[in-house]
Amino acid sequence: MLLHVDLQSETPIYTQLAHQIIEGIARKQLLPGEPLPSVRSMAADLGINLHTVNKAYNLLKQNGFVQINRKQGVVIHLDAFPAADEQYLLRLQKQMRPLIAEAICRGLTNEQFKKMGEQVFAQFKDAEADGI
Amino acid sequence: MLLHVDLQSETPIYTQLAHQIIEGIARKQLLPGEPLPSVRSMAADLGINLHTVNKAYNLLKQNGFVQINRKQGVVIHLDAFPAADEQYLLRLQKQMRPLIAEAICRGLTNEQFKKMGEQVFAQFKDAEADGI
Amino acid sequence: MLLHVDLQSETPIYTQLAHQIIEGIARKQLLPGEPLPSVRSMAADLGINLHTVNKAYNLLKQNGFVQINRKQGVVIHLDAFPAADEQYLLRLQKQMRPLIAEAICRGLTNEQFKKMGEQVFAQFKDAEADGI
Amino acid sequence: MLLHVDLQSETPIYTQLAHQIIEGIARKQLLPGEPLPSVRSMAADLGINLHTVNKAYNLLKQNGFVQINRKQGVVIHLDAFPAADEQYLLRLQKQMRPLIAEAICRGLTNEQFKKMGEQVFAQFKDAEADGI
DNA sequence: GTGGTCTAGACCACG
DNA sequence: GTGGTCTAGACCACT
Repeated sequence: MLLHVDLQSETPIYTQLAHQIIEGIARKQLLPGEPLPSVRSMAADLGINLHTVNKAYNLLKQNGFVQINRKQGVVIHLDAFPAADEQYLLRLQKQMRPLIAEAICRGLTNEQFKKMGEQVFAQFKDAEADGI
Repeated sequence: MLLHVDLQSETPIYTQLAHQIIEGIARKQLLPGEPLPSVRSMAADLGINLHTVNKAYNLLKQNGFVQINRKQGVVIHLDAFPAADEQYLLRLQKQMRPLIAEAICRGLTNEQFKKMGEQVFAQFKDAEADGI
Repeated sequence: MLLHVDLQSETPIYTQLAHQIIEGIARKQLLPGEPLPSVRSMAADLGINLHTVNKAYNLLKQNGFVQINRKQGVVIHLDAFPAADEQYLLRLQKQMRPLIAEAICRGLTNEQFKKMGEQVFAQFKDAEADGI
Repeated sequence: MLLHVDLQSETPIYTQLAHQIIEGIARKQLLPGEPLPSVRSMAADLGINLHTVNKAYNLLKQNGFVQINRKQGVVIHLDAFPAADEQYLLRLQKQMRPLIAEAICRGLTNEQFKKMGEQVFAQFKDAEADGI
């Protein structure tokens, strides 16, 4: 799986990395147990700082997406990913509110918004089906 | 309209303010032409610095949600809000991707996600209907 | 001659007024000796403050475009307008520099820029010919 | 490249800075990818506050002249500068109108005005050729 | 070390 | 009284 970073972006690089790895998991490009590149090699590949990669990995570990083994290094979490518990749903709702508020201001209907969501969903499912 | 800020939050205060004002517009609590409190009074009300409020107002001005008049202060934009153009839709899609990726990882289905979106949408529409 | 003010504009209202009056002179809509509306009536017409109109008139007087008589009120200057002396040319050059710098950055050629200037010039001359 | 600020000028310091940097780009003293001094060092050099420099940089970023990287600091925009689109040409025309109006009032002909523009253009091109 | 954010306090232009 | 500008000084996130 290829990762890329946008140095101009406002989102911190380590967040970008974490996002992309989560996306990789979502589209089943990264399967449970699969190892991620070492901090060192990924940092070299992307031309970024070791600490940055490390921070991304720790963030993913904290959120239960990866496990960090002494031997194997970082691997995608083997057991179930964190469930969609109440706390998560609340957080998700909180994250969606500003997006939806702006969408409403710009005249988007609920239908249009749902369709947009479906498109994004489809992007992940398509990739999964294709086994890319 | 009551605003509140979470000083502990990771999202900058000025972003929180901008979000809440956009939400107020979305739920029609803030109508076109309606004046917003002066930077000083809002800063005093919220116990924050006037520059922080100023930054939020300028952000909203930049994005076309408010107008800043020479003497009248800041008012909700009179003309149409920025349209849902191609550029915006792309941005929205980009913003939704990490949310949806995580949702998929946590086992949420498209249906569940759509329902969540509908709920948030309903929150705005309800408020609008109630005229709160 | 109809004046209008843009309250949203960054340029102060009094500057907008002065500019429009100078433009009126340039396109010969306002002829030497012609009286301008009283401060009071113009302020009422435009829905702005007396002081603002006053400031615009004083600015014009300072720059030699109008005369302020006790009896007649404000009239377009009877004698020759201020000449294009060295000082003015230097100021003009200073004002043009940032405009031209940005134009160059955006890829405009000297020819395109000159053409743009000619167009604006023509706007004034056309109006003059039409005697609008 | 040497910058200087006129603390007495009516134009805000941050605008002066932005103008000078755009001029530097126009005369090819500042090339794409070239880094600008950090806000702190430039502020120290000019004897002004770092926030003022920051504002200038952000203004330039907004207008697409520079990019702000996470660690690298501020650099001249790598890709093409903003194009001379319709919107820009309208703005330019608006900016030129008061200048030309006054020029006409002062008796400048179209030819003289064009010549003035050419001189300013030449200043930039000369510098470019000299590689100053 | 970089820019981003926030605070505090000041003066000014505008209306 | 409004926002705009500038200063000064602080802490923080990111790299």
